[in-house]
Amino acid sequence: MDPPQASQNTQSSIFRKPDGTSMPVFAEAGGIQGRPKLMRRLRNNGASICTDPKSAEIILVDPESTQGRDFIRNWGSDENKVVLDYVWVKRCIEAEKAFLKDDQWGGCLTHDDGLPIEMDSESDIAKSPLPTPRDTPVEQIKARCVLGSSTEFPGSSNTEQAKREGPGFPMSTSPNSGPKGSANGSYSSSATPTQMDAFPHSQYPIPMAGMLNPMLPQLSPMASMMTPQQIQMLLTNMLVNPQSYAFNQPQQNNPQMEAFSIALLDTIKNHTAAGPNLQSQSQAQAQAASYNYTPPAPPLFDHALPYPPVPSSSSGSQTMHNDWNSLSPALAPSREISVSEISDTSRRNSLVNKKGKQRASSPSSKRRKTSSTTFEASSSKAAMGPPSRGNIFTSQSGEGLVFFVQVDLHNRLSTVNAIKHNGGRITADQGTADYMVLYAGNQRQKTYEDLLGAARVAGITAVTSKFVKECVEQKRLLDPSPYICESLKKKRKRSTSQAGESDSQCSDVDAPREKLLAAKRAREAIRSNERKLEKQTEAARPLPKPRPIKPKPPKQTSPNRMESPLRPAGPRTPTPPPEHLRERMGSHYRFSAAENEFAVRYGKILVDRDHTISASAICSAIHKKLPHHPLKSWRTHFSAITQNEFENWRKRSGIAYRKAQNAKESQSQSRPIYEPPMEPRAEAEDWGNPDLLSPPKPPATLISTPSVNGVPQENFNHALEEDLNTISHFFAEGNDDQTEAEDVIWDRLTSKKACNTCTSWESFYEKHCDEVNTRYERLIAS
DNA sequence: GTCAATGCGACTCAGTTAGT
DNA sequence: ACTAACTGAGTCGCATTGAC
Repeated sequence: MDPPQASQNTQSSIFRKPDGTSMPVFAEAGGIQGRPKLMRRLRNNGASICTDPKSAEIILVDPESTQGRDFIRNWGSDENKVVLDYVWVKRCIEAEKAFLKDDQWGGCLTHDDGLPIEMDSESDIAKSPLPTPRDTPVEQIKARCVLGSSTEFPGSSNTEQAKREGPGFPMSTSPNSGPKGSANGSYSSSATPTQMDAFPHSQYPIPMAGMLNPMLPQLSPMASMMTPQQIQMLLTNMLVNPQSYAFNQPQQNNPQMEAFSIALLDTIKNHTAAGPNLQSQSQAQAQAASYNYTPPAPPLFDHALPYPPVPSSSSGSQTMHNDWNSLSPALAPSREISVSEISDTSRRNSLVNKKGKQRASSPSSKRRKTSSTTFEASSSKAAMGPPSRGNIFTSQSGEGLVFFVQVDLHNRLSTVNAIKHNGGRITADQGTADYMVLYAGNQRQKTYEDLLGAARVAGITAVTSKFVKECVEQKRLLDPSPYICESLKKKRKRSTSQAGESDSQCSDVDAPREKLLAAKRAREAIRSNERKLEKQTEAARPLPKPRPIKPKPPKQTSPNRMESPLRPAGPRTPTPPPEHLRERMGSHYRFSAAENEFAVRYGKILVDRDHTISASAICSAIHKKLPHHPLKSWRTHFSAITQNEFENWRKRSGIAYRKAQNAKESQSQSRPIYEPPMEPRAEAEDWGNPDLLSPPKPPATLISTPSVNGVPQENFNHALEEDLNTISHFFAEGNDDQTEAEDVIWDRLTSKKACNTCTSWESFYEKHCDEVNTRYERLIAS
């Protein structure tokens, strides 16, 4: 119990016990409006504010909120606690006495309605109010999994009981959800807040929380003790009762989950063909499992599941996570979708007032499991499972798309099966393929380059296996551009970012928050990929990386790149507000409007210089300019004053960067018609010009070029100026959001206005990307 | 009530090491 | 040579506290 800091400055003792001690009160964090005020009132009236519900005797919630209902459900049955509507505080203060049990808690006692608790955005998924065990063949389950049907099934008492009693969490605490802990005394009786003391609900930001929730009381406390057989038992139970385990699942609309569910059930179905008694066997086993863990598990999964049988001897607790992932394909995907969306969900639904996020499991193994096994777990299981024929890889005419899959592709079989099972065809002849799936991990290998070159020559789309995987996961043929394989020899634009961006784009039902998280993931992917690529390209090409628009100093490996800026790129750093404008506020300073403006402006400039820069790095830079605010304060404050615009800045900067990069690459391949020799930017002096909104000057290229292909310089400059304005306005209007093919964009621009000075806008852009981007940025800034 | 400051935990990645 | 696993650093977001 966290000893409360409360009860200092206590003005009254309404919330004190007769013996003078403070009442330990916990106020649920997520649902109560005006919680700070409530906390203050409690504190000022003698209550002891608990930061953890388990240490409180009184838990205050908003019974109308999801979080509140969760609390009522989870804690309402605890005899040592009482969950009250938070208006109790007001009533007590008004009455100047605490309404306790004898007063019927002032009429504020909450009750669990027993209904399922909608989890935020998942409310669109219909849910069954009660466990709905299957009594139907797997096909129906599959269909329901896909459709997210809420249709209830006629209860199968065995499985229903098994589920209800087994998990007991959190539903089991519901008064309406049936008796708890009747038969499975080994664990169900503890699936109450008592157990949650050790394993509070919110400490499981497991993506498949809904799926696993019912199992958590079993899995978590016993995780380190369970034998593989026991894990299998749990799996059995879950497989037999997929609806039940999907019940109340926060991630129900997760396509990965859907795909996985289908694959898993297909797999079972497939294996059931070999062992027709699987279902009943599983049911019986599940039933047994629900009552008792001890009976030895028959080697059901040895043949029933598409992964290796588990050795009968426990491999030791320290390999629990490994075992878990290898044993349980059902759990493996949870790692994949755990990253942010889940933690976010869990955070929002946090039931205990615990700071920050909670690790679901070993953090270190997570990523690796994600990277290495998720494909096997989701796509590969989906693929390698029995024929769940889809038509993802079929053309509109109904013909299967033809894939050439690189022989040494990592886990090639999975990819091949994924293609085959979804309507695609495999060919060994590169020439006849529609797609070539290459192994990006073999980029150093000559084979990769050869195949990639062949694909380009043949005009075949070369993609990574991720393309197949994600198509399968999303059950549709995706735009391959984010997955295009790239040569190591040159870094193409649109390469690194699109995979990430597509992630955020493909889920059109995302909540804004999810989008932010997706953007974050994308950003991290971009940064990671670019770091890798930069390393590789630098190794292959010792020249400094060209960065036409926003030249940045040679790559600094130090994350503290902001701290020793070499030559500033782009507009000069704005001048910080003078000291005399600082507004003192007690021991610290208030963030003034001028400082906010400076921070935003400076931040934009820094992002323009380096679109991969982190907010933290920007804050460090700002902090150096305005050190009277602590760095931590800047970090917090910066995100507030930018109001998510930071991501947009980065996006714009990234777009400009990629454009410029592409242009440079193209330049290096084809000599310009009239471009003057490369020289240090003539407008470098202009960087220092703080007046960003001043009328654009003619680009250096205009001034320094005496004549162009015989065309009088004056006329040419005029035409060039017009073209520059046209194209910069075109981009500033948001015509290139990186979602369309370049050709489409150029065509659109051409249809608006033909290029005066070049044969095409594309070539024009290649030659004048610097100036175009400069103008583009001016337009954006204005 | 607002604002600034702070603490904490989750998450990711790069680098390293061990195993195959 | 490759892969898997581990570790530390950096980053980020949320909740809380304290001052006004």
